[in-house]
Amino acid sequence: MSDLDQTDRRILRELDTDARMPVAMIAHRLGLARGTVQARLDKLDAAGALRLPSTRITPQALGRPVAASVQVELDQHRIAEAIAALADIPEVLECFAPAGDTDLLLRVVARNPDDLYRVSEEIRLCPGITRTSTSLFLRTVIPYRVTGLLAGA
Amino acid sequence: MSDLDQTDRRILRELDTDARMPVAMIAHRLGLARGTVQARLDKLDAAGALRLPSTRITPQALGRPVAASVQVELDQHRIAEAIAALADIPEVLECFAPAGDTDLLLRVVARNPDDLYRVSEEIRLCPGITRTSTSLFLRTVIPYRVTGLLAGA
DNA sequence: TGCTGATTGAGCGATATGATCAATAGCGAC
DNA sequence: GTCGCTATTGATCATATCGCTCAATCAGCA
Repeated sequence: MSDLDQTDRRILRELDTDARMPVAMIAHRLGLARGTVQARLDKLDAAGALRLPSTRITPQALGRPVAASVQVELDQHRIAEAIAALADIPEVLECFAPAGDTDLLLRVVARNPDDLYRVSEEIRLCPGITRTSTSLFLRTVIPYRVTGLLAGA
Repeated sequence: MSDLDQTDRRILRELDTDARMPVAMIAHRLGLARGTVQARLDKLDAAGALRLPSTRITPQALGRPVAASVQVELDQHRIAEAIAALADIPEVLECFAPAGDTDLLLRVVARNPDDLYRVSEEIRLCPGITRTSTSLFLRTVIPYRVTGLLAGA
């Protein structure tokens, strides 16, 4: 997956203007040939530069307005087991392995605070997980965005 | 933004199969009328249930393979100022206000470890920010997904 | 029962798509 | 400078898709 060049970025910026903008319209607005835009877009998802369409759906729309992060400590001998169990929990939207004391850092969502408690219990009970610490997000200060990177170099 | 019902979810699941699947094809596969699917999709982005198309672009594709989280402590009198400054940093992909000692939790990306240092410096120098703690993500264990929520209730 | 809103199935014209083609431009290798 | 490779251009084509309309049906609810 090589980096997107300026042309790719300009195309994608146009699509941010209107997700359903026709290829011919994009081409016209950017002063490119239609075929070029078409080829670029084909390459983009062939290259795996794009996540699944469903990643555009906000958790709110799926009835999960409550967000939190969960720090997890693992039994180091059962890491794979733990990860597999976490992957089976729908509310776990993503999971990273940070440097430092925490073994895993999860992003989770829930229907409400009570539901968040249920989810965090489910996480705590995963095999190989020795300790968790949940931190409720009171507010989303900056919603997920890539526009800044798309605009710059 | 009311919750998506089962029909909406089934439509979106089909789109995960193939992002460019025509509306008529979705309708046929789900046993729905074309107009219904079209109306549902129209409602979806009218309701703001979908983020910008650019959110599908992986930071990797934008040349930012390095990810990290940054915990931020603020001068409580200059919160708005700090947030505005953070919003101006393209590498800050999102920002939450968690309950607890940390005032803000940022998701950032960078070109490489060196670049991450630059970004974290930029954050540290934002007005109103008194302290930061950056934690490098060694690995993405579960990439961002909503499929689980989409499949369930 | 009667109302309201969503869904259906069908049809319509306008538009977009995917594919092709020859010609050209850009770029690195030699 | 020249060769060869690749991307781009501008054009054309047939086909598929879109957005819209309509009357009829259906589901939920007062």
